[in-house]
Amino acid sequence: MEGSETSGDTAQPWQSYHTVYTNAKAGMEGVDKEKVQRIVYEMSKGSKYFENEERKEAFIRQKIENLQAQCAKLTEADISNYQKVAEKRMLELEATRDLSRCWLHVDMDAFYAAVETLSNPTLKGKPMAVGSISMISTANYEARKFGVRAAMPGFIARKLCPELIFVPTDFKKYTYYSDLARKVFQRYDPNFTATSLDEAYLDVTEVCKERSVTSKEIAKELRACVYEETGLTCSAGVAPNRLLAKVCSDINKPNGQFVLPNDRMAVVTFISSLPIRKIGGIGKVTENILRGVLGISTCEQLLQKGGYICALFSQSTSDFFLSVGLGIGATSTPQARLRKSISNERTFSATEDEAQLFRKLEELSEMLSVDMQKEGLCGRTLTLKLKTASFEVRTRAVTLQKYISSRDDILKHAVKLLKAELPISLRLIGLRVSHFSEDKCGSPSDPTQKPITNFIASRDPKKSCSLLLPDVTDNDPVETPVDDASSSDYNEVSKVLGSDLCSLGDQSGSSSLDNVTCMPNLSEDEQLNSCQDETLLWFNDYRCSICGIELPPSFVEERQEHSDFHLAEKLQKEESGIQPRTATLSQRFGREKISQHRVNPRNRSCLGKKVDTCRLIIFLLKTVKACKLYYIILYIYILLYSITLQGWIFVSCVFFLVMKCV
DNA sequence: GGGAAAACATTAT
DNA sequence: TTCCAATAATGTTTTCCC
Repeated sequence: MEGSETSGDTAQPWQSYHTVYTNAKAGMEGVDKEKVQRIVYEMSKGSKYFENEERKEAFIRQKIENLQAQCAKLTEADISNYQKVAEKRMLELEATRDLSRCWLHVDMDAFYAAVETLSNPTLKGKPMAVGSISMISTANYEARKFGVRAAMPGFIARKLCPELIFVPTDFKKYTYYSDLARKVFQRYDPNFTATSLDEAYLDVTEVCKERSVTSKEIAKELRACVYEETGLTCSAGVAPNRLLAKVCSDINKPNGQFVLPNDRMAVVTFISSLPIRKIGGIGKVTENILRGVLGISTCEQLLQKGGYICALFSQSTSDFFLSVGLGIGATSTPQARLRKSISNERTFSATEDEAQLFRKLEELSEMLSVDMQKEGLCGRTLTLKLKTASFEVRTRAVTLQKYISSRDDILKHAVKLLKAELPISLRLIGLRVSHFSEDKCGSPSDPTQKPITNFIASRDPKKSCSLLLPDVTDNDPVETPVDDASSSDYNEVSKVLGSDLCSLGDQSGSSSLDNVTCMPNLSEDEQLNSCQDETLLWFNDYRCSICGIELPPSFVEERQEHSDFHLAEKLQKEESGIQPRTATLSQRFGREKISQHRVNPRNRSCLGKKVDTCRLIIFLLKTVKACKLYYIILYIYILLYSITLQGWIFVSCVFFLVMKCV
């Protein structure tokens, strides 16, 4: 960022292009920043990523302008009033200052890179980065001299340093060395807090007292022990609170330490000239906003502009800014925090192929379910994260009445969320589950399930209606028990996913709609009632649950056609429905709350048309599959005639049904 | 109007 | 020639629903 804000010069456009990795990091002091910035700009310019970054920057500029306007509206009286509020708050915060503790923040130096060098000493002295051509996790100090650093895409790093060696990440290795280091930390503070594999906070107050040594000596000894046990170097910062200790550990990196005495004057002097960006929690955006709106770049200025800060920001935000200005931070050992969410996401080459997208979703559901079951977690909020081909990030969430953790439950709800966004071209899909149950739920069975629903949810293909039925096991007063549309949705997806999705419920290899010979405990009428308007089942292995037609299992092709016929019929009902898609969504999702992406009303009709077209294509494809070739020829013939009519879809569907009946 | 949920943004490693 | 991650937490704003 340094000095670059002053230039609006179009001859040097790279000066206004900032990323997290154009900011200086330890070991990058001698780097030709201008050259790095120019190369990063040249490599990025014109890309979709770049365009999205520009959009985001424009958004931040707008935010700054809005805050400036808000500032301009403040009267003298307002300002004086807010100044009083700020002063009062500063006094209150000052009263909470605690200089009795000694906190030590320890940070392993270029951790992943150092571990890799340890296991492969030939890398020593060579510029090396851990990560891939798409993203770098850590760069060693040799690479940093070229401007290469963490969070930088590998292809840009290679341009900056053509001889850069890439090493893939190996978390097993890092976890092993991290555990070794943590054993050392434990000797100094049994309740230390690890914030990542390579960082930890230790309260060394007691150990200093017990051994009558200074915190400086403790830090030195700890670093020596870590080196002895792991062969890796680390840096340490010692200060009266965690916020300051973190800042201090960065000062003499690598393999160094910095101690800030437990003295108010020392703290205030230290913090006053510190750039706000050095503070954990103040990133690129906050820095830009504070500088753009209030001209703040050092912590001292946070206090000087306290009145404006209280006027513009929420209480929690202004409290944070004021305590930073005072050098006040947390001094108590944080409670062991319980995990609040679990997620996974994958980036891939952008695609709008729905089958591919659903396959990705299926893989993610599987992975997430495995992770959740490993940790015995069940959650009731599922969030789908999408990154479009143009790098726009969207999230769509649903909160259920029932806690879920199984792959099928996750997939079922994720599919609904994704379907509402189609058609879409994506480069990333992610799934997150939150709102965990307080009870561990390792057992796959749900004690709240009623016997019948339990039976239906069973994965045994011999007993189960399985995946093709909507999950009535939600046992949910909010969700509608069984919803025709949702079942049809799920069938559509089953078709799209093909055998992958169906394999769990269908190990016989027969058609997806043909795999069910179930509900032995119910009478046929009961079965018919419960399955009316639902997915097709073959009762007693020969009778269709929807129309009652009898077809023995050996009539494989005929049964497939029959299944497709009902499916097409269902689709036709959907297609000829007069409600717009936005209205049908609430029906589809029962009474679950689904927040829709806010669509610009101007684009809504356009989107609707696209969706309609897409659905028409699906319908046609299914029709083609369901018909013999001679039907198709006749179908196209009639279609060409009927296309001139307004209701041609309807006419086509009627024709199709007539042909099937014939 | 207020609380809950959803959507979005920011930050850190 | 083209290429920009994964995971988790938290805060703010917007939307929904009673």
